Amino acid sequence: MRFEKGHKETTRQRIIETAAARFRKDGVAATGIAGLMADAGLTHGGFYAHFDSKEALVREAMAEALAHGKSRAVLEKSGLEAYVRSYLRGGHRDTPEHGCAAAALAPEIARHGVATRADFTKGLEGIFARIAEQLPEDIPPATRWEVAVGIFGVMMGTLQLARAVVDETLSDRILESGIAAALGMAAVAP
Amino acid sequence: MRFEKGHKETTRQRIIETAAARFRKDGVAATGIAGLMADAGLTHGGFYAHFDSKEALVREAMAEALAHGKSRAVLEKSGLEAYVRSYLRGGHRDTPEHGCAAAALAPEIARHGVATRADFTKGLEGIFARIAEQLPEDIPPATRWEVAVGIFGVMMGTLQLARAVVDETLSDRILESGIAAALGMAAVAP
DNA sequence: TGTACATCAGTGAACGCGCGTTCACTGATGTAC
DNA sequence: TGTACATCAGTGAACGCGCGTTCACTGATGTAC
Repeated sequence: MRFEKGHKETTRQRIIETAAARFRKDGVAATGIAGLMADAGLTHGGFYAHFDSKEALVREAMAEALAHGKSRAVLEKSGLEAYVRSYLRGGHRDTPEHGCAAAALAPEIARHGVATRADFTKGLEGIFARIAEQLPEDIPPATRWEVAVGIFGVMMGTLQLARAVVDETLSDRILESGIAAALGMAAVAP
Repeated sequence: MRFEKGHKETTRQRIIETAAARFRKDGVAATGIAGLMADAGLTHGGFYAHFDSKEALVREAMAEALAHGKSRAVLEKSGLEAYVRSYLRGGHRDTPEHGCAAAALAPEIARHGVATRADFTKGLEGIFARIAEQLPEDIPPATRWEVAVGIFGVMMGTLQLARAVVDETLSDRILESGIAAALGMAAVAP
């Protein structure tokens, strides 16, 4: 064969990673196959040897981004507070292409078909479970999941607001508000 | 003249309202001028007699949707708890075209130019201020803005998550979690 | 009162362009003899 | 060892289509004489 064993799989993975970055940076609808493939160092014609459709790639790229983000490692290694502070940093706000896929794409995903949304749901449930696991022990089991959802909701929401706003000082204050809110929710309710 | 006085202004307003709905439902990038104008009962050629560009319409439609939403009336007339519960209803989740523009479009707006984002920023600041105003009196002035941002962040974030997810039971639980989180933040911190 | 003309909101063909997708082809390598 | 052939990841032209935008035109009305 022309290429060494595993070459195609390597290329496929490269396309997925390139797509995961482009989708988060520019949005799914605004990202074309041709530009995407050029980013990966290929021409557009080869795309369909790897994926059935653009939508199939969307699913793979999203699942990849949700499951193996940097955030996950921080949460599992350094705990909830470090996770919240790392997520709501200016660095994360300013580099959506390497950041949280949910924050970058949630409303757009909501407009896609069930298959794509099912993959997204799976990724989200993983995130909720991991946050719930890292909650302080004195939060009762019955409310841990609910608290985890609230924490992720406020993190994602405030990150998006911080990204959309024009004034940097305002943006920083939004991030601070998000941190305070998320950490406040992690503390035991009065 | 061919049309009665004020006719053009009426048409312009109709285009803005149609656009505000379509953008929230399908996203800005996925909405074309021709389809939009057809929705408003017109042909696409007339569009540029009303607006300089698609982007100009985006700004107007967004400002309109942010400033005059139903949510605002609920907040000002019925208070914060009613606002939170009304925002995180299944009805709002299922009809983005008539709902919160921030929840439907925040990540996409973040990718637009400064002019569009400046208009969005103005709308957001209004929302933050109105929430801060409705907070319980025992929340100290120094933290009211911060709490308001956190509340709106968790509302917007959980609404988006509830929309993206496939399982309706899960979606309902996310909404409930958002309500609990938002109301918890409105209570005085321990 | 009747006619000619100016107005201008809206029409629809056309522009160049990029989209997602298809497909006949290329050409470097591994394998068969 | 040398030659002929099969493999197949990647190429690039082409498909129909919709995009944002432009522009010469239409035609119902108000105004001027």
